[in-house]
Amino acid sequence: MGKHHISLKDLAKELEVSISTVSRALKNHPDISSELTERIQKLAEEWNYTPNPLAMGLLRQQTKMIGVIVPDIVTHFYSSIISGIEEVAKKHGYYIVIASSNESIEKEIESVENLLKSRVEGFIVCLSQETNNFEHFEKLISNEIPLVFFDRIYESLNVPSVVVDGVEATKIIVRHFYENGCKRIAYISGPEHLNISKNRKVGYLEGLKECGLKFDPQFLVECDLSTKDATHATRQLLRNKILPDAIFGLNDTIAFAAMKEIKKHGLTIPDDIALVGFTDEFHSTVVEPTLTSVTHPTFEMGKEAAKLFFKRIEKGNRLSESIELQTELVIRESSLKK
Amino acid sequence: MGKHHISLKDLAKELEVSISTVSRALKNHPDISSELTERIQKLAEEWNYTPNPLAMGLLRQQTKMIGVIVPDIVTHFYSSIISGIEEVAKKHGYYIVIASSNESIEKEIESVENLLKSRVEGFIVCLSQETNNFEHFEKLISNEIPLVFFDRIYESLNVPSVVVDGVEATKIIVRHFYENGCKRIAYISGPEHLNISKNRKVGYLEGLKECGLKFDPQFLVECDLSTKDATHATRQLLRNKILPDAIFGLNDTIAFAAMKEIKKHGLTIPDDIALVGFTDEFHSTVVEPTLTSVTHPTFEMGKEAAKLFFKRIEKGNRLSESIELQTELVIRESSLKK
DNA sequence: AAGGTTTCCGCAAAGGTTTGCGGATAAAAA
DNA sequence: TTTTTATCCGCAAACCTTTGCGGAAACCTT
Repeated sequence: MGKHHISLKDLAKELEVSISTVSRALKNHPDISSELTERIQKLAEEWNYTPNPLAMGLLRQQTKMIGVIVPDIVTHFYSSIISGIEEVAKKHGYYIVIASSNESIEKEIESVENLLKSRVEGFIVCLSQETNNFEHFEKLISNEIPLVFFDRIYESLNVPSVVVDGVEATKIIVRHFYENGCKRIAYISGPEHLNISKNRKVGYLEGLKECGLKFDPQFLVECDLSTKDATHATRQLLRNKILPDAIFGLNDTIAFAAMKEIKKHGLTIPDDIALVGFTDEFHSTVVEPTLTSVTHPTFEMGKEAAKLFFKRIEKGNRLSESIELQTELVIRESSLKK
Repeated sequence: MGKHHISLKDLAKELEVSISTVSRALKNHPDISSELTERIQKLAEEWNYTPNPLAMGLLRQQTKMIGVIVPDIVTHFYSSIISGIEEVAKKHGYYIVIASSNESIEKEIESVENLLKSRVEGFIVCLSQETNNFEHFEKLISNEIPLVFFDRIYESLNVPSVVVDGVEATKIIVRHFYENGCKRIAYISGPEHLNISKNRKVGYLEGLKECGLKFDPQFLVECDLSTKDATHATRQLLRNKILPDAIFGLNDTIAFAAMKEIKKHGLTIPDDIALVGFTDEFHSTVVEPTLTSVTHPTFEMGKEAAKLFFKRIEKGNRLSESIELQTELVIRESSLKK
C-alpha cells in the first residue's frame, strides 16, 4: 500500500475472483451479477483504483499524446495558443508534448523525429521561420499521421490549418493609417516564403491601391524575426531621405523593436511616425504609447487548432478543412495623430 | 508498412528468429552470434525500429513523465521556467506534462489528482496563491512520490526547492531607493502566507532599519496577485495624505499595474515616485520608463528545479536539499531620480 | 565413444488491460 | 429424470519488451 498503484489483479486477488470479472464489473457488464458488481466497485472505489494508462495505451495502440511544435514557447503569443490547445486536448483525455524549434528547421526536423519515437498520435505545428523544405511533414502525411498547422502554414501541403485573415487585416490597417493622414506607409515584413509575410504584403499593396497611394519600394523592408534584425530593418527605414509617416510591423517582435528604434532616433510616436503591429493584448497595453494593434485571438486559435486535430483523428485521413479566424484592429495611442 | 510502428515481432518474423533473439541482438548481447547480430541490426536500421515506450513503461513501471503545476502558463516568468525544466527533462529522456492552477487551490488539487492518474513519476510545482492547505502534497510525500517546489514554497513541508534570495534582494532595493533620495518607501505585497511575500517583507523592514528609516504602516499594502487588486492597492497608496516617493512591487503584475496607476494619477516616474519591481528582462525594457527590477534567472530556475527532481529520483526519498538562486538588481530609468 | 564445454538461441513470465469464447452451475422446461 | 436455457464467471490471447533459465547442437576432451 502506498508505493504502488493498484491494479485489477490486486482487486481480483482480494475478492477472489478473476481479473476479467473485475474488469467487466467496473464497466457494468451484464454478465456480472449485480451483487458482485457492487462489491467490486466498492472496493475499487475504496482502493482508489484507476486504470493504468500504459496498459491501455499498449492495448489500444494509442498514447493519447499530441506533439506540439512551436517556434518558441516563451512569448505570450505561443504560450497562449498552447494553453488553448491544452484546454481542448484535456477535454479529449489527451496530453500535449511541447517542443520548440527555436525558429530552426534542424530543430524542427529533430523534434518531429523525437516525438515520433515517443509515439505521439499526431502533430500540431507552427512552422519555424527557416522552414522552406517540407519533407519531414510530407513523410507524416504519407504515413497518415494527423497533422495540423496554425498561423504559419504551407498551403501546397493541403494540411488542415487555422490562420488569421492577414490580407483583410492589413488592408484595414492601411486604411486606418490613411484616415489618420498618413501618406508614406511602410511595412516591415518577415521572410518572404512565410504565408503570413506574403498575405500581409498582399494586403499592404491592395490597401495602398484602395487608398489611392502609390507603392514605394523603399518603404517595404524585410527582416528575419529576431529583435536584432527587426531593429536593423527599422533603422534602414529611418535612413531614407524621405521618412515614412507610418510603420506597420509584421508581429510583436518587429513592432516593439521598431518602437524602441523610433524613439531612439528622437522621433515621436504617433506624431512623427504612427505605428501598428500584429501583437497580443497584454504587450500592447503595457508599452508607451500603447500600441494600436491587430490582436490575434490566440487562445481561440489554439482551441480551433486542437479541434481540427481531433476532427482529423475521427474523420480519418482526408480532412483538409481550414479555418480563418477574425482579427480585430484595436486602436490605441500609437496610431492616432493629433 | 506506413500505418503501423514496427515491433520486435515484425523483425523476428522477417528474419525467422525469435523475438528474444532480436531483442538481445539489438543490445549486442554476447549470446547472439556476431553474424546474426549484424543482420538483425541492419534490418532494424532499415525498418527504422524504435522500441515502444508504452511497452517499456509497462515493463519498468515508469512513464517518464513529470507533472509540472504552475499558477499560469502564459506569463513569461512561468513559460521561461517551464522551458528550463523541459531542457533538462529532455536530457533525461523525460517529458513534462503541464497543468496550470490558475492561482486556484481547487484546480491545483484537481491537477495533482489528474496527473497522478496519468502516472506521472513526480511533480515540480509552484504553489497557487490560494494554497494554504497542503494535504494534497502531504499525500504525495507520504507515498514517496518525488516533489519539488520552486519560487513559491512551503517551508514546513521540507520539500526540495529552488527559490530566490528575496530578503537580500529587497534589502538592496530599499538601499537603492534610499541612495536615490527616497525617504517614504512603500511596498505592495502579496498574500501573507506566501513565502515570497513574507521574505520580501522581512527584507523591506530590515532594509528600512539599515537605512535608518522608520517603518510607516500606511506604506505597506497587500493585494492578491491580480492586476485588478494590484491597481486597487496602488490607488490606496496614492490616497494617503503623505504620498510615498518610492514603490516596490512584489512581482510583474503588481509592478506594471502600479506603473499604469501612477501615470493615471498624473504623477511621473521616477521623479514623483520611483518604482522597482521583481520582473523579467523582457517586460522591464519594453515599458516606459524602463523598469528597474530584480530579474529572476528564470531559465536557470527551471533547470535547477528539474535537476533537483532527478537528484530526488536517484537518491531516493530523503532529499531535502534546497537551492537559493541569486537575483540581480538591474537599474533602469524608473528608479533614477534626477 | 562417452562425457564435458561452449556457443547459440527459444520458452515463458511479467507488467495491466480488454474481450471473444467456452465452461460450469443452477434454474426452468419437457 | 433428462434436456434446454439462462446466468455467471474464467481462460487465454493480444498489445510490446526484457531476461532468467533451460535446451539443442557443435565442439573438444579423455
